[in-house]
Amino acid sequence: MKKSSQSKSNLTNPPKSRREIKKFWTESGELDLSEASKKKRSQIIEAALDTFLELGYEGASMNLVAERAGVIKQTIYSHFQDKQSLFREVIKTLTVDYVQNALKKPKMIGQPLPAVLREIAETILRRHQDPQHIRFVRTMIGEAERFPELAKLFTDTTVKPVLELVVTLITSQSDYKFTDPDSFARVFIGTIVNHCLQQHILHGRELLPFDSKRLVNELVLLVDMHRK
Amino acid sequence: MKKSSQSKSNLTNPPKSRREIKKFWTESGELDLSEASKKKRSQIIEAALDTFLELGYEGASMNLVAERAGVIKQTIYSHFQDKQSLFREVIKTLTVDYVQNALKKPKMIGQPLPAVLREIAETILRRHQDPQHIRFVRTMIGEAERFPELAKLFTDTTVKPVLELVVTLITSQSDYKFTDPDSFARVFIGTIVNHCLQQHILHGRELLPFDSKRLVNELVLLVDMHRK
DNA sequence: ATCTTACCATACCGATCGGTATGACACGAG
DNA sequence: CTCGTGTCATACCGATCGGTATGGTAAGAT
Repeated sequence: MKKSSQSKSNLTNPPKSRREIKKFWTESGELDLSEASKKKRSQIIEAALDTFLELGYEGASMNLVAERAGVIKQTIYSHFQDKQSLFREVIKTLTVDYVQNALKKPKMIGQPLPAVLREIAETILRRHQDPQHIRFVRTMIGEAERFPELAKLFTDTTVKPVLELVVTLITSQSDYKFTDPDSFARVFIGTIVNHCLQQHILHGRELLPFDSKRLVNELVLLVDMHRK
Repeated sequence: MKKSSQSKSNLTNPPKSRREIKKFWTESGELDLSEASKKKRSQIIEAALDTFLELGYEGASMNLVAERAGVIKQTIYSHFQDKQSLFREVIKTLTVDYVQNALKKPKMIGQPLPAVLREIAETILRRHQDPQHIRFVRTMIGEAERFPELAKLFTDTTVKPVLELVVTLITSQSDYKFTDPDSFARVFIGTIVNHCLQQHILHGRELLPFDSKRLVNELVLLVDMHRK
């Protein structure tokens, strides 16, 4: 539902006409397309996103993407080299976008450790309420063999920073003592992530439901056992 | 690699010839096919397994399955109704087989808790050394939207018994006290499973490697903090 | 006024898909 | 010997796939 590449819509002044710039080389060496063209492009990306996340790489067809984007197939192929390129770009964009919106919030370093860890856990849990994010995780795992670079990008931009954040938090508080902070961070995040995976992606919620609050309480309790 | 439907091979006396039974109604009302036919069937199942796990449901083609099984396409369709039925049966069989071979070992109830939990963790870790099992988990997650019954079967036959086993273990030892055993079991298993997912399926091993022994040690340490 | 650009519609390409039809052959049961 | 059965080989079906070709249109740039 959310737009994914609308970030620079007003780079130039109000879009007075269809092609006031046409083509010129920006300082970064990239080719800048017209406003209308950029809009088509974002329509394609959005439709491709929905389609790929719904049906998977093999299950999604370029015909359906074109139809959903309200665009002709040729237009897609004028923006992207082929199906693989489109998939890669779309998933890449979503991966980077997600982590941008995620790691802004927790700037409360001064707070007590249980509170801030609880906040992180609930942020992850909240994210998995969004059906689109569930499809994203499922697709990332499902296509990890066909597109290993995307899985690595995910690891690099999402998994790693989150783990590092938790390690920083639990080591910066002088009244707690963890023998192996890296391991504990993995216990903490792993528990939450696995809970989301099991409950929402593997439909465990319908067969073996478990209240996430209980899990977070248990984790916080484990944290507090490390108070000096 | 393993055969999956050879269970009743010697129900009648030594297989003297190709079709000594032909067709009759067993006590369960099922149709018993000839030995040769059952062999073809298991060839198909094995080839379908490899192909589906390698390429996913959409990516695998019936032509390729037939070719790998050394069988003609018609033969597949004489054993299975359509592609979906074949996929369901194959994954179902594998899911059930896995849990059979898995939950036999840990019959050492009398052992000290850290040792037995360590053994369970290492069993899960060992299983994820098998590339076929990694593909299995990836496929189960990747196709969980298209085939939710399979995900539920997995939850029912694998996730649930393992969690129950851990709960039984940590509550049966009188010198340990857990305030919420169900939650702690989920912390324990979730940490291990997420580690496998991250390291092996999402290729984290190549980008953000982490020694599983450290993780197991941390978990055992957390367990021991609950000693009375 | 002309040229360029991005898009449109439509139609097409060869390949492959899931699934079926036909007809032959091997073989065990009666 | 004859008949039923399971598999064989081959060919076919309509549909759809990823991707391309052709030709036209609207509009900004020159």
